[in-house]
Amino acid sequence: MFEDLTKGLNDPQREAVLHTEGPLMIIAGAGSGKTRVLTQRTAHLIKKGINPFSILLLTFTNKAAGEMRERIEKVVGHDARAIWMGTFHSVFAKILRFEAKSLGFTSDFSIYDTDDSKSLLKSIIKERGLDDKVYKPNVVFNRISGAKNRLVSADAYLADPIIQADDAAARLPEIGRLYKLYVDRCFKANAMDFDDLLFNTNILFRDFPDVLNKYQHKFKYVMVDEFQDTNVSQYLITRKLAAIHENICVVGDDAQSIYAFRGANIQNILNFEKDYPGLTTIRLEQNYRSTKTIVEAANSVIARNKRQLRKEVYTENESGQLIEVIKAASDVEEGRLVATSLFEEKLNNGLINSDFAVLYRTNSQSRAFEESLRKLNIKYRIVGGLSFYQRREIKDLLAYLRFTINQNDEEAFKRIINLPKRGIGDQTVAKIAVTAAEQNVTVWDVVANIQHYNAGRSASAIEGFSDLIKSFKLMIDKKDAYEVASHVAKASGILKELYEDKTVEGLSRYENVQELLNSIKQFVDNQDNEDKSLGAFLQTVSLLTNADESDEDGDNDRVTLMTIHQAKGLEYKVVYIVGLEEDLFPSQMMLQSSDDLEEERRLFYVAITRAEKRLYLTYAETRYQYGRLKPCEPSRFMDEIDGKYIHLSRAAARRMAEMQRSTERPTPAAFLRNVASKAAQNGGSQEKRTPPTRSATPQSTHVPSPDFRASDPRKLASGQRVEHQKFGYGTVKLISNDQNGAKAVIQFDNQGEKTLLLGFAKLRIVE
DNA sequence: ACGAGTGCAGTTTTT
DNA sequence: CTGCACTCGT
Repeated sequence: MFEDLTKGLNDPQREAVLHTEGPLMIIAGAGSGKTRVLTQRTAHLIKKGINPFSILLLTFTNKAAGEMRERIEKVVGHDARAIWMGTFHSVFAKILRFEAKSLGFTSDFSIYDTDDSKSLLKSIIKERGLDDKVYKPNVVFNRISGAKNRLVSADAYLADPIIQADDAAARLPEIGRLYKLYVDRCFKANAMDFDDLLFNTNILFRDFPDVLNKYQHKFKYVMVDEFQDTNVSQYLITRKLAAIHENICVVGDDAQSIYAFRGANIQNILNFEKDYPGLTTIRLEQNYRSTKTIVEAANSVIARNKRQLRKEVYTENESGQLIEVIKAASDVEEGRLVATSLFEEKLNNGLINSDFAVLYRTNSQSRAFEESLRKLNIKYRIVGGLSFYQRREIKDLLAYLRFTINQNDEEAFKRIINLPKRGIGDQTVAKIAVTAAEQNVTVWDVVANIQHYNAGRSASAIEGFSDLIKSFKLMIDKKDAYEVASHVAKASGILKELYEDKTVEGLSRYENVQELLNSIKQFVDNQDNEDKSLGAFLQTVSLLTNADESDEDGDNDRVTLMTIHQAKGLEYKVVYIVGLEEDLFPSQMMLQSSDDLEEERRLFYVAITRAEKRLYLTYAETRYQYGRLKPCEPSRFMDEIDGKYIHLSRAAARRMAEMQRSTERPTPAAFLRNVASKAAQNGGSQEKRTPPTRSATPQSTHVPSPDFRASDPRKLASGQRVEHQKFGYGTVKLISNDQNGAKAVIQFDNQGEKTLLLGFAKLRIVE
């Protein structure tokens, strides 16, 4: 009967599809056909006669949900639309809208993004008279977020002696108080942040058993994709929901857990067996995606991790080619070598742009690749970076819309009260806030009734603003989201201001706003959306992610540039993992803050297993950081990967050979370090010659740092001599000071021409 | 109230 | 190099 659904599946895959009753854990190795199993399993449930309304499928991105829905729809047709599907955040935001009243929110509550949260925290920190350089909003936010993800409330936070001792030791004893104030302010603003969506769902289910009961009966089948990346808060929600039927199916791979930094708990997957004694565990260990070389190389990397479930990923695919290592002199050269290699791959193997991905650890690494790809006329797209919805002009318009819906939204208010400039300055805003606090009313109450207060010069401007918002409010029940939004864009003056800005930037801002309006139009025209109100649009828009952004229509044949985190779940024929340098990947931050090399290694594992046919690993010997060139060492990951799967690219091998021919010659990195230490000595002696003006403060004692940035030639004594040194494949010259500072020239043997900036100095690469 | 000019700190990954 | 916060003059 279900043969059509399980055709072509291997045994464990078939078992996973057909096992529908009772708790099930699917440990799915990379490339083991996990998504296929999940879609077939869901289709199977529906074909069995299960009401799609009673199936809940939680995915990692909304895009993944959309794609999965499409695939299910192909099997079961229209029924697929009724499945509850989406990210934890979007699904439970929806439920919280329904149940908002129970928690004292209204269904119009705003969702604060990370910027809103940090900005609110900053206000609170300042209001309390604390120094925001000590209480950095970033740090405070992370502490609060971490607590929420562990379901520690503000009161529990303050009452916990261990946490308090921690904060005291970090000399940040006020964090608990700030947490409490922050929660209060969010509540007053009728707003929830990302973590609240999960935290409050837990509260809702804890304090309102009848509500919980309703959803427990509704969702007879619960599935969680990417289970290894759920946090405690998310896990508890699913466990509660599945408590009656216990038809809970989680799919994950502990080796691919890469979101510990945001509270994901690998322990969830390890504890699942304890929580469900009757658990069936199915392992999908056959990889269908990658060549044997790639699978085994990935295994050799992950094998170094101690904390992991036993699992053996194998493949019956062919061995394929060895992994190539490309070594570049600088990040710019890295970009060029990757682009060239990509070009050759295309040519030799008949591949198209969309077969390729360039994966990096940090978003800022994308630039070199953009430039080099552009030079070779290879189309690319960048995933992430500054997301569309994070752009200033977009956030501005959205703030107007948010405030129109929810006048308690303090962060939206701060954004728009004087935008465009209407003569309401900081002083006035502060006065309004104080008045509101004194009268124990909201800011909007003051603004809307400004005639009753003594507002001085700004009175008419404030009244103008309040009339504007009032006129918007009148529209929201009568008009659809698009009509309201386009009216707001015009009447607020946002569109006009951008239109009058004739700079390139202003033009693109104007286009972005138009694009936002277009997307609202699409939302309204979409037959699937029953509720076409502005409020309905806002709730979907706040939870969109980078990965959800619509692929630009038209030319989809593009090379993909993205961080490894965003590559999760994707696959490409050819993958370049770039920037494999110590402190960059593995990230210095990660190792300092949590000492978690294992998570970085899992990240490397994820990156490797994205590749189907061919994998390149690249690193540079020097790299720009804060506009300065700094020497880099190859990453420890280069040593950790089993050497028998690797060989050097021809270009790299040639260069290595040249370098060996001149063994005494240092690498460019070593030379720059040498220059650095000399400069540091110079700077140091100069520092000492300067007579201490006041007293010998500790700051004035310059400690020469081995770091290259110490070689800032503005600190060099004038008359610095020209130095040059031969290295493997070129010459570096450091030329004496002129008015512009020192100049370094690297002359490569036998290559083209480029100019680099060495922070203080021009580093001219003559190729 | 607001623009221009200066100085300083910061950069991991994301729902 | 960038973004921001702060100062100063209008």
